Amino acid sequence: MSVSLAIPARQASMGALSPIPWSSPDAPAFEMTGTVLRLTADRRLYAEGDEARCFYKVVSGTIRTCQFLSDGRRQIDAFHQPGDFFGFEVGADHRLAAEAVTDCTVIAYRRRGLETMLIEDDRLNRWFFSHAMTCMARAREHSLLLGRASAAQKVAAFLLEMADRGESDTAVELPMGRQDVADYLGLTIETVSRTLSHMEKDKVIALPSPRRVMLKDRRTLRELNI
Amino acid sequence: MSVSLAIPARQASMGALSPIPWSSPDAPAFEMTGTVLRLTADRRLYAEGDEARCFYKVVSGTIRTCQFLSDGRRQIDAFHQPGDFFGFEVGADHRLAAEAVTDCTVIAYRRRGLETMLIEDDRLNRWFFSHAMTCMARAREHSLLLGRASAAQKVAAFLLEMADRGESDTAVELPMGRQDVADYLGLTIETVSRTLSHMEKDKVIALPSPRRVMLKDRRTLRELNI
DNA sequence: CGAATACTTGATGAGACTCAAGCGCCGTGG
DNA sequence: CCACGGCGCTTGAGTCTCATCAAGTATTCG
Repeated sequence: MSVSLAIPARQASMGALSPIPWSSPDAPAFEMTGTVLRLTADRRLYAEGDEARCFYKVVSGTIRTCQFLSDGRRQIDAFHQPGDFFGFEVGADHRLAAEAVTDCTVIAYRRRGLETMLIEDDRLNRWFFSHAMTCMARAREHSLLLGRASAAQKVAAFLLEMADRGESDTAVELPMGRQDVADYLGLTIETVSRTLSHMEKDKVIALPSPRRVMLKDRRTLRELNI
Repeated sequence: MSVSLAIPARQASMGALSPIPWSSPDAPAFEMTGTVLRLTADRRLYAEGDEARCFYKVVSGTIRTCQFLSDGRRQIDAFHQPGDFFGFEVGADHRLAAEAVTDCTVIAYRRRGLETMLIEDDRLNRWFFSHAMTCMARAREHSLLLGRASAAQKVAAFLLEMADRGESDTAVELPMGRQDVADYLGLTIETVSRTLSHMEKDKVIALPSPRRVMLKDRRTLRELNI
């Protein structure tokens, strides 16, 4: 199977611009300096097995974390959007690669710095702990989707997830192409395309353009849920 | 689809025997009193949605944590064996049900107690944090298996996992029946059975009895890896 | 011995993958 | 302005894997 995206092997440009404070609506308010990075679409931020010196927060754009299977297929674990954290590890190394889906801005935080802060700041500690547990719950959801859902269920769940995260309830702007969707859902690009076409024929969605999906019948989409 | 195991709806008998200290090879040495519970096979310890007042450690036997899908199927998230912790949640409720696969002894620890201890004991805190992250990594592995592996790959991975956890490298004693294996791997009972039979014909394994698997050719099993 | 349970085996079919074209959009260059 | 590719996406035909339905065997237990 082919992965359609040509990904340069070299590192993304690590242009250090300015340290900025870290804040998030649900994260405890505290100060930690990070480095702003800009990535062009399809740039790799780090690979599987790279030393996990930093973790990251998305400022703009979409990042995918993924792993490559021995047979050449690719599994996308998650799409990270503005405000999301990713790349935090227990072990020394990154278990997943991270790549830019679109042009992105991310902030890199030193992991060492965090670890000392966790000891000092109890609320921060709790927040990270609960963040880890939430990630785990999401991983379980995803595993259920991957393992047990039909193609239609997968695509429906994906659309609803993207709609939840987007601005509008009915108009979903997909930042990623069909191959990324397929690799996220454990399907082929053809099956994703066919399923979307089928949904459009059934007037469950409309597809004014490939990347633009209008949810016409949320109810039916939700009923497809596992 | 049917779930073959008849599970009584009522709670397992919560016979409080004696508070015992909690220790684990990799867990930091500290004292926390728990309550010993004995469960007979197929007893439910808690259901999805039950308030998560306790978390647990397996002393003997095997516990499965699982969730039930709207169409009646069941997804087993994990099998927990002696020494394993399970049932720890961020939110108020258990997201998965826990049931005894075999007759079991488990220790129940109050969650409240833990939370105060986490604040006081830094090492304990770290241990739990890393435990959560490890669980997440495992959830990802499992999701890869469920989503991308063939039936043969799933069964091979399962056998190797069970062998790793058991005493012997070559003789695996399965505590669970075929339906549990199927629900863990996202397969049907027939496919599991057929795959095992096929592996036996190929002399990759031997099946002196349904629950006893001899790994004859680990290499081939490992090559089936995703 | 009979019945229930657990497991195995066989036949068939549905759903998703593979391979192969075909379409449509966009940027480039004549 | 239009021809030409390239790329992303769609569509079609054939194949394969695994689920489903349906028996059949083995083991245990009353």
